[in-house]
Amino acid sequence: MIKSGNKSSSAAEDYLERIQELIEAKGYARMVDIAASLGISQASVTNMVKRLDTEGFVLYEKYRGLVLTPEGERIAKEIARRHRILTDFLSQLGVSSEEVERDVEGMEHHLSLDSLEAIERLCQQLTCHPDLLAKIKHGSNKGIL
Amino acid sequence: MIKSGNKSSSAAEDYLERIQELIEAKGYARMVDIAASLGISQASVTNMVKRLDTEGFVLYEKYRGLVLTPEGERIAKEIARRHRILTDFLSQLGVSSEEVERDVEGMEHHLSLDSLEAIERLCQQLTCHPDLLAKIKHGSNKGIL
DNA sequence: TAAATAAATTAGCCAAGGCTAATTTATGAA
DNA sequence: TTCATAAATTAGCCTTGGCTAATTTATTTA
Ligand SMILES: [Mn+2]
Ligand SMILES: [Mn+2]
Ligand SMILES: [Mn+2]
Ligand SMILES: [Mn+2]
Repeated sequence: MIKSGNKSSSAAEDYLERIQELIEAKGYARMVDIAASLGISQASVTNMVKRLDTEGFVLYEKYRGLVLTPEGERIAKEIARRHRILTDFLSQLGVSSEEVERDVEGMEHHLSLDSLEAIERLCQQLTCHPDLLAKIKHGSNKGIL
Repeated sequence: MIKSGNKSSSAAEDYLERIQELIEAKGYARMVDIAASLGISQASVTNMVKRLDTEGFVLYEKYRGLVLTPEGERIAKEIARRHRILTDFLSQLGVSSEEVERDVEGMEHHLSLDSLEAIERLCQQLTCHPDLLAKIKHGSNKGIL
């Protein structure tokens, strides 16, 4: 789903993003950690990691662990950026954090660079126009006084 | 992927949306039309239409055609609304219509009602603030004077 | 260091959603 | 009404991305 270089599916992008997060947080990403973090079985993780290896996104040795390749890291960082921008966007609009999380997790795989950066610039503008945001959020607060 | 009532996959939603469009445009939706419109094989359409029937979204009789059930129509209209709102949104931001089309086709299945309606209100506000839009679009026109 | 536990892998399964090729049914033209 | 063509269906295949259960390897603990 990402532009230049090799193509990666939504699922692959989620794996790469999460693997990168785990490595940043703890220095490594074990199968068991990836599985727990994504809420899927270890067996499924083993399968996908094998595929990510054959596709050149990770280096993987049986029972020995895995690391991201430069290409894998590039995609991980790109998808993390999409995640950040979209999270910021929907949060600014006043959507609850649970919904933001669900929506972003799906949407992040379906945006062109142009759309993403337009939304990024929009967020920037919205930041200096709290009046606009107030009006937008108002509609979601019908029942709250 | 849609809230109340029965759940439908992204693919099912795309089929229902397109079936509805064909019915509106021509009064009927044949397998061959659906296939051409979605760019997939007739065989795949037959399979999916069977599933949409067993799941209660269309009424289908072999060799005789199909119609949407009320539930199928509800989902078709809901996804069409998402399509409209997101198309309007990205278009306002100055994204090219080809990219808008691709992005929307993917994103429309991954938005909560809250997010959708927040974006709808945002579009409304942006309409009365062309100055903001100008600044946002500016970034995408770096090379154009 | 040997046994117990944790982590990882394998085998075999499933559903979704595509495809092509072959067949069947419907339909329009002669 | 018959035949040619168009539309639809069936059969059989594939990939993706899940799952569980069983097994194997690594690690920890006694
Ligand atoms: Mn995601
Ligand atoms: Mn994400
Ligand atoms: Mn779609
Ligand atoms: Mn659509």
